[in-house]
Amino acid sequence: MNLLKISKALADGTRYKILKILMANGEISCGELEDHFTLSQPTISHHLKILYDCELVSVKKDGQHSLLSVNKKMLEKYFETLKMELVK
Amino acid sequence: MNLLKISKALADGTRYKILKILMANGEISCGELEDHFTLSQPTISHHLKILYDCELVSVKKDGQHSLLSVNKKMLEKYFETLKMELVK
DNA sequence: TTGATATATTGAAATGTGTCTATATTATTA
DNA sequence: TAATAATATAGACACATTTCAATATATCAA
Repeated sequence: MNLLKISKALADGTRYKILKILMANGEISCGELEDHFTLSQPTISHHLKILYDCELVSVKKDGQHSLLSVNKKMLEKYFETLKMELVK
Repeated sequence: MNLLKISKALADGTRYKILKILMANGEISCGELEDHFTLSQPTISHHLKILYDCELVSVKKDGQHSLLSVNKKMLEKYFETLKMELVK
């Protein structure tokens, strides 16, 4: 786990919203996700790549669709590490 | 509390290190903090301002010194809000 | 009051980030 | 196979961020 990379990924309003949408909707495709934004498709794709690269979001290929979901394990691990490093 | 502002403040290696140093050392001055870095004094001052603006760091003026400390309440509030918004 | 010390501010350079349009790639379906 | 649909990549632009040197401000001490 790259702590700083995850922190940077979380430090953007669009990506934070993506995570909230994915948490609320479970597995959805990129297209469905895009419907929640006025941003262009490449922009959403770019943000998804950042979330994927730090392993906060998982992608399951299903034909021409990509099913997205939050890697809750990684999110939990991030919270715990942050708390441990900073607070304890 | 401005969640995104705090996330951005945490998403920098130098500022993260500042918080860790402050957590480990309690109240120290800017000068003592700078001793932990090879960065210039204005650079550290700049990062401190960002941490102060989002209320993660408190400053107590003591003559010509500024005594720094982490606002643990804010840090805890941040963790809880993040967890509540994302996980629950 | 003057010189020294601690911190903040300014302005500039380099680098990073978010966004778009255009286009490529991959998979489906007619 | 050809057209369509879903997603990814490339390149460009504007803006933000990190850093520094120079300087300003504030406080202490002689």
